[in-house]
Amino acid sequence: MFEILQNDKDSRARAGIIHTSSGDVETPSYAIVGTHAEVRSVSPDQLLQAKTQLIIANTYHLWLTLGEKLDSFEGVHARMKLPNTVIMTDSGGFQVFSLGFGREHGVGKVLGGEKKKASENLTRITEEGVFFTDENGEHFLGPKLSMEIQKKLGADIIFAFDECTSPEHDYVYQKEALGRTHRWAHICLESKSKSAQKLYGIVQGGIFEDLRKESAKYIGALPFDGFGIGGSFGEKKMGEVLEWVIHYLPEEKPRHLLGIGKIEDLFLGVEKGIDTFDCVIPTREARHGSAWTTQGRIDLKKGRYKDDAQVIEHGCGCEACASGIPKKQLREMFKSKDNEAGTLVSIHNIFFFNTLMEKIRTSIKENRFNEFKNESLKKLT
RNA sequence: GCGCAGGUGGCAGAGUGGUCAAUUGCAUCAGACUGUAAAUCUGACGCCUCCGGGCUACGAAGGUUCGAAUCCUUCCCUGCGCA
Repeated sequence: MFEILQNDKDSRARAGIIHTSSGDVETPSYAIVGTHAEVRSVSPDQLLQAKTQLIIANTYHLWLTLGEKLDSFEGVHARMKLPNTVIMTDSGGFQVFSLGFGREHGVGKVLGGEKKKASENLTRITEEGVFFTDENGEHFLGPKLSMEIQKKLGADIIFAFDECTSPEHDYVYQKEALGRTHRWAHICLESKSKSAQKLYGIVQGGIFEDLRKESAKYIGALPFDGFGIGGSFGEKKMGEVLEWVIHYLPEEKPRHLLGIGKIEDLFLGVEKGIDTFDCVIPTREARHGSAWTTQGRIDLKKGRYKDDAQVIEHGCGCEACASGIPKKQLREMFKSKDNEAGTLVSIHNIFFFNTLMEKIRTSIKENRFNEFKNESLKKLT
């Protein structure tokens, strides 16, 4: 399934290919998030034009949205009109956090930004799985059901159902949650049908070294097809966590860093031996008015772009930049709530991150990853 | 010229005797967003501040009142209608 083409001489970075029945993914690669089997405001053609090779959809949200229709669901590839693009589905484990303690603690999975107002925890976690509350009542999702749903969704790569914890959880809680995630890992392996779908196990453990190592050792020894590293991080702790963990995850299997990230995170991850990433940043932030460039993020809604006749990034080959749409026009569109702005900037951001990964791959193959990393990080403002 | 309606912070527009430095929206400024309940959310937005508060403000000038953006008088200006 996973073929390593080149190992970097100075780090654990590697360039490779993930082979699936839908096609290949060149790694390192960035999965674009399409939660409801749709990348918000971007069409299939636009995704492909923006060099997308990998997409991740969501089990929890699709399960609830499809309801009864799940049994006759045509599969994520047909639904997305992307028969030859590799698609993953997340298990719903992240929603245990995002709808649960993430809300209660008012935090995201990477501690460092501003805290939000605390709100109601919509989950109830038990040994068997998790009760989620929404406007229609309570829904129980556990490891076995997540596997069944993911089989029906038909992605190429699926994830074990885990408990993603909050960065504010203490050691005792993290340890307890880790136990559940490990027990659920077994259930996922047992429940998975014999199909071409590849199942990734997930390492948890928060920011605690012994828990992370214990988890990586434990999950890494199980017969998963690949591994995800999930859960919470401190913004400055991510490199350390990866360092603790990566050693225990078999070299010959692909490693995915769940829900990450930003430019710096990608270089850090690749350097530590990560093959694939996924993050909402390119698409969500695009809809919120932010475009990514080699220098970092710019907020197109700001007044300083009022008269800016330049494209987002000179030399960018994305649809928006290539057709010469200036920042001032995008700004106007955002100001007038024209949805097309979100589409154009989404395309730009997707293209940007996919291109960045492409350059990272090339640099590894040409044995100059470190050099490329340093020059890229230097450009960030 | 007469009649009517108005003049409120960058704009629009509430408020019509005290709890009003003044609701709200827009604009502006700053920030956030990391396995998407987010095309979203948060904060600032008269001036000064030792962050307790202080000062100047609702077209202008007077006046009534313990107290006025709010009431009265005059003036200036705007819109509509009639000449």
